[in-house]
Amino acid sequence: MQTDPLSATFAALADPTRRAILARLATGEATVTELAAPFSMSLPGVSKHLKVLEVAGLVSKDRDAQWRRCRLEPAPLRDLATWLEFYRRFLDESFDRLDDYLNALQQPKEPTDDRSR
Amino acid sequence: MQTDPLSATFAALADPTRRAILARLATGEATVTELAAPFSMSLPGVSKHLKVLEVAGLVSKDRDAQWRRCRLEPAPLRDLATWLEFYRRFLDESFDRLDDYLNALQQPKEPTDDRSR
DNA sequence: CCAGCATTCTACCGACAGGTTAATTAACCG
DNA sequence: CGGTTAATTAACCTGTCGGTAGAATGCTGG
Repeated sequence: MQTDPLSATFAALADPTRRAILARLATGEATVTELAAPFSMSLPGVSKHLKVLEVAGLVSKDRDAQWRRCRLEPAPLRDLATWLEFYRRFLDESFDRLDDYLNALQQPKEPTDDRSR
Repeated sequence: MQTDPLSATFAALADPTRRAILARLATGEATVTELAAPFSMSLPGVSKHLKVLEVAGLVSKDRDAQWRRCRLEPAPLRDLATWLEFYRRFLDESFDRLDDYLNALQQPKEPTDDRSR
């Protein structure tokens, strides 16, 4: 894995188990065993996934007696939104051209990929 | 790599080389050698990265004589934006609570260095 | 102090990612 | 046809990932 934070964030999100954990944490804090409950996976396995999320800064843990309360951290997701914002114009443009594209999709030949405007 | 499309998208984006390729393609089409030029990496290496992006649906290629014109495809990035939209409320909420959070940040915790307002 | 619970650490495994070089395909041009 | 260019495929190496099992750590409550 790379060392840059954005790569760590993307890599952490490239796993459905970890995304499910995040989705659960978006509804509120939870302990490790609570988070592990929905999965047919050993507890150390879930703990490893949490570690990945933690290293990526997506999740933080507070010690509470023998429990760890896991919490979703917003910063990396905001950085991701910022990264995605760079492509916003492109996405909107291609969205506007979607109708034209679909209309021109009659023959499987050269579609209107002309960006000369 | 998982088989679900979102995981493939995240995994494809979890590499700075591939993100740089995408950023380049956001400015317009390019051939493989053009894309490879900025990197100190062998051509097959770049070709492999492109293959990952292509399998994830982020890039498509058109044959043009002996060249392949690579093009950025918007659909996966839009799916990513949709996924991120789910966390929008959480991000906005925690953004609103940021001041309170920073005030309560007496204990030596990792400062969420988001000073973006 | 001891028993028990929550969690992590260590060690290990198979599979895959990321990179290389060498060989191959495919198209152009003379 | 033969040579050149563009790009991929093949084979290989190394490191990391996702998962397991088992031991260790740390806290709580009697």
